[in-house]
Amino acid sequence: MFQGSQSINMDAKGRIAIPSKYRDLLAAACNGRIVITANPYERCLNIYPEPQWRDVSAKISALPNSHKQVRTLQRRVLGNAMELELDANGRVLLPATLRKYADLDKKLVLVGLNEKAELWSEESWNALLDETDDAPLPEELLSLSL
Amino acid sequence: MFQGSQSINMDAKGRIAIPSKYRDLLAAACNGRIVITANPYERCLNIYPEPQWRDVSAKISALPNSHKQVRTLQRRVLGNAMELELDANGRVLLPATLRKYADLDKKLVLVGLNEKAELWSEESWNALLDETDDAPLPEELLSLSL
DNA sequence: GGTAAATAGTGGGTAAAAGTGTTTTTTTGT
DNA sequence: ACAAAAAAACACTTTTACCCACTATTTACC
Repeated sequence: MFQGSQSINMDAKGRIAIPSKYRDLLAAACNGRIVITANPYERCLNIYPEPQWRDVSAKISALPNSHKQVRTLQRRVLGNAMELELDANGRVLLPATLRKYADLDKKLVLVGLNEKAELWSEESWNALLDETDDAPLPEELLSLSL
Repeated sequence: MFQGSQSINMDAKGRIAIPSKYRDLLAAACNGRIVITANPYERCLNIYPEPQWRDVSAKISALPNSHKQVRTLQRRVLGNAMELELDANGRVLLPATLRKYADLDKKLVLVGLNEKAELWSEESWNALLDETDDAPLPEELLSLSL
């Protein structure tokens, strides 16, 4: 579904234009109805087509919430989820609370990860790409060959 | 599949001509559909014929993403992957985000590594060739004989 | 080795699409 | 009912994809 990264601009009203290559796909998959919410691990936003969101949402709701960490995850993800619809020009208005959560200003990067997309501030995204992690690699990565 | 290195030029619009010796191979292997993405370890790009990419993609998607390092790898590799098709003149347009990631300007080097190819800026590639590394060799290299 | 022909590589131009900003209308709250 | 804010509609600007034409390089043949 989503693939590749591309930079996009947010206008003064907090709107972003969804890249045209996704518009047809989204129209087919969910009538242009997407759900956007906080990514609980990093300060970015997750974007799902409405049907995918229902699966994710159900999975998270089903977690046993006696653990504090589970409750926190539920609050961040479910509590920030907003359903949005593309306007006639293929734009969506990002809610102010989410803009603040992910620290978004004018320059953003939309990152496609198959079933979902992530929305980052350009600054944070570049920081991620620059990051060099000296921690030992987990077993799974050591044996990986690309 | 890919072998040997050769220098190629990027034009003002960010297009590169795929060397003719690969065109027939690519047409046969994947109808000219290739996937290009970030190399997560060095600042260069990886180029795969579409079928090979599917294997790599599946491997990376399957990694447990509770590790931060895995998420970062997934974002860099999957999040930057773009499927491209050769145009009528055997060229592809490199997406702006990838050009920036690998710091590409006019002069590039395409390096064939069998199942994939790497694309470097000429400058970075030459720096790599000049590099001398005094670190101890890993086990796999100690037992190697060329 | 030289010449000609074919193939590879390069550089724009243009029409269509995508993106962006502004105006107008509608809604909501006081 | 009026003012403010939000949403929708509209109009303009920029970018991109596709096409065509030219130049350079390689290959083949004499």
